Amino acid sequence: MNYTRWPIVVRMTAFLLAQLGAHAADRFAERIAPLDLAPRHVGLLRWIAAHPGASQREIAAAFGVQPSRVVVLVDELERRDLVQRHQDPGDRRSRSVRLTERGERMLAEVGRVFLAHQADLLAALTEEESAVLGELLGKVAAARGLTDGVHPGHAAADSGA
Amino acid sequence: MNYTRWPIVVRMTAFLLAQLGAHAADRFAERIAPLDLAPRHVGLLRWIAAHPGASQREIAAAFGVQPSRVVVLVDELERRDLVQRHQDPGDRRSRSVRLTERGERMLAEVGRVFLAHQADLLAALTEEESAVLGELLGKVAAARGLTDGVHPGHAAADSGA
DNA sequence: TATTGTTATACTCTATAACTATA
DNA sequence: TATAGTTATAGAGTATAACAATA
Repeated sequence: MNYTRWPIVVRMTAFLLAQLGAHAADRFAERIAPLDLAPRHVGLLRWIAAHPGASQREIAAAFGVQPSRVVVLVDELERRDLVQRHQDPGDRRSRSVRLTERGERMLAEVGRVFLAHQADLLAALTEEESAVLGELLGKVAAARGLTDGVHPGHAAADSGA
Repeated sequence: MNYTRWPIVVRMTAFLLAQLGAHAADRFAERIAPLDLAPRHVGLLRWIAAHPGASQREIAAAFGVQPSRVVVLVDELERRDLVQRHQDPGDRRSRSVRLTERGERMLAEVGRVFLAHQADLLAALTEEESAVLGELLGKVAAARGLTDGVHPGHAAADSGA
């Protein structure tokens, strides 16, 4: 079952990581799909909750994406009444974004879903092993500059505040 | 730097996993891009090497994708002269696929690139920590049915042989 | 003239359906 | 008629470029 012809002498940890990461992301996506959300929405929702009233430009900068991408994402969240755009009285070009009541409740619900997801995902590990795994992953992530951010592809690292 | 309002009391290991997995996949993709390959090609190349002469139908079944998808992927590899299609004399509808000389050499090169990639990725860990990480990930992957396979999205698990 | 947000357009990857040739 | 492979078509997601309103 182990199709070789590959330096499989060493453990293919980097591959396992990519494989399991994709698996985790897929399973999480399945769990939030009934909430009418995709993973990319969760990252944005979390960030907006932590930076209430940020402008779309600021969001784009924080996530390292084009402003036009933010328009689409905020559109999707606003259509679901999870965030709301407000005119900035100081600069009428700018639109500040913040969570609605419904957005707050949704974020809480997503948090519960995430915990269930994580419990399932790591069910094979003991409490202690889970802690060790978390620590090792945290170490690697920090060394690679992925501190508190969001997925590459979906976003970039937290740029402060 | 840790934007909360989330049950961050527990470590978000599942998130770290998805984040790091995407990061690992992206970095690997960058490394093989100069070889004119994408990650999806590597999984296929490896599988074909381990199952020489398999038909496209068998490939599709092993990877859990539509036959039309296999056509495209094998086209891409054949255009690079890494694999070759052959008429099955027994059933002239069927096309058996196998690596070319060039494909063999490419696979070896990809293996070297992978090892360099992995070394970089896990540079923050000691030898022993790397081993522990590999073991824990292997445990989780096995429990989740991701034995020796390839990425979800790109493919499915090895179906034997 | 520069900047914020928006809209329009195109490109990549993938999935589905229709088609050809064998069996 | 069923099956292996192929081609055609359409969809999701993202990136780039052109644009309108405001500064």
